[in-house]
Amino acid sequence: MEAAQKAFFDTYTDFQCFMIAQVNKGDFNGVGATHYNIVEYLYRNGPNTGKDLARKFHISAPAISRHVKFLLEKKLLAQKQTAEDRRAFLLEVTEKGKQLVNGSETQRHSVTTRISRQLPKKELEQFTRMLQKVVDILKQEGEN
Amino acid sequence: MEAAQKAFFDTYTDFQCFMIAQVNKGDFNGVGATHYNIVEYLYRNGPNTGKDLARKFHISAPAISRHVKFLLEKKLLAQKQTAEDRRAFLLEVTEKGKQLVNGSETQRHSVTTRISRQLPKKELEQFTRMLQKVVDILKQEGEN
DNA sequence: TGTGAATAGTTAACAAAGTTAATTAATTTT
DNA sequence: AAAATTAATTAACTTTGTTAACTATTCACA
Repeated sequence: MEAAQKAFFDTYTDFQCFMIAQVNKGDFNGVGATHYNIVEYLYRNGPNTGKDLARKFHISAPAISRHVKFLLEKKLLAQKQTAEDRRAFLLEVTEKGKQLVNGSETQRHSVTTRISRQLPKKELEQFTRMLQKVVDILKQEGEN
Repeated sequence: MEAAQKAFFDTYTDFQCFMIAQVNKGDFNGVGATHYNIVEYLYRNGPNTGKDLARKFHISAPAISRHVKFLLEKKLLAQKQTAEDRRAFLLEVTEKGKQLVNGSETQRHSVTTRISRQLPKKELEQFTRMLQKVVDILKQEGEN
């Protein structure tokens, strides 16, 4: 492996280790990371069915089903049967759910805030641009 | 939230979504992602103790203990008690373990290769430097 | 030098969150 | 109308993390 690529690989590995460790720690009074992500997604993208969520988050229907059940019990989501297909339910975020999203200091918030504080603004902007480029590359191939 | 920080937050969120979806898919004939990461880490960085691994991967000692037990059974690692401290064991990668690492195209490999190919070398180096800085920031606070 | 505190690792019991297989009810296809 | 497909659920299981309690060893120091 070429030197620049090796250096990148090592750093990326380090970063990934951190992220993995980090990502599974989002827990707001018993609302886990995936729970939260579902609520946030529905908040930002409007009502969707369970099937949609499974596709979006790349997890199985039963996994979504359990998450949704939990979120309904917590009154963070509400569901209503669709008229066109009575098997399907549109899930939408309740007021309480919206408050959760608005009030939550996620790890993502805390991490990005920490980084924003410690990098000079110019560098932060540059890093953001480059990270965006990387995300674009990753998405490109994700489409296949 | 300030504009530069908001832009960073959004991009980071995007990136994190991608990572979460990808990260847990590494499984080579029953050797899970964390198993593999441990073997690779020891291969690239030389023998380390369980304690070191727990620190490196940000997971608890018992979790490491179980992973190591599995990897010893699979003969991917070998251990030897250290002379200086008879509580501690140095873990090192066996030939079989090295073969696993050399023969595996991990997610991380494929991702970093894709990025390396599509970014001009100079940009890749720059991105690596900045990502390293970010990792350092994250590590700093991890120490508290 | 002996003792109490700290440390490396393990075991046990548990929790969270994913999986597949099977079931139900509704819809679509033939 | 019957057969196949689909959205959602339930049940049983797996993986992989956690904390608490334990053993064996080492360290600090009165």
